[in-house]
Amino acid sequence: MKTETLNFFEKVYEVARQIPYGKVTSYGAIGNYLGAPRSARMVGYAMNGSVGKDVPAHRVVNKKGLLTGKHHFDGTNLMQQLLESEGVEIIDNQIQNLESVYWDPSKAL
DNA sequence: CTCTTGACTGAGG
DNA sequence: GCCTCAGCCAAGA
Repeated sequence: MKTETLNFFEKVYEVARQIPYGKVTSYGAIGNYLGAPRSARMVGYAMNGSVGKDVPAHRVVNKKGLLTGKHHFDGTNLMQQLLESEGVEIIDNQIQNLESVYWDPSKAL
């Protein structure tokens, strides 16, 4: 089993899975940790297959703390609900006090 | 092989 | 501070 692209996806899942409770990170941060700071879109694209892989995709947002990927979830506010349940304050699809809940894989790992 | 799309980001107006 | 443009890389048609 080779396929480096698959490895990239797997890496994204693995990092996302390591996001601690009540914390969030950005696509760029994950991409940067994977050595692809310009592939933030790929990270998000990879998250498309996160369903069924036990990946807390709701903890992954864009750099502004905006829940850009909420449209991919079942409901309309499901992503926000999940994050709020973890103690993350969200207003209008945007994470409040982002710096306090921000989790940097490069620092944590 | 070429074109389009996309859960992004940074720079410029 | 908000809107637009361009760069980025991978997957699907």
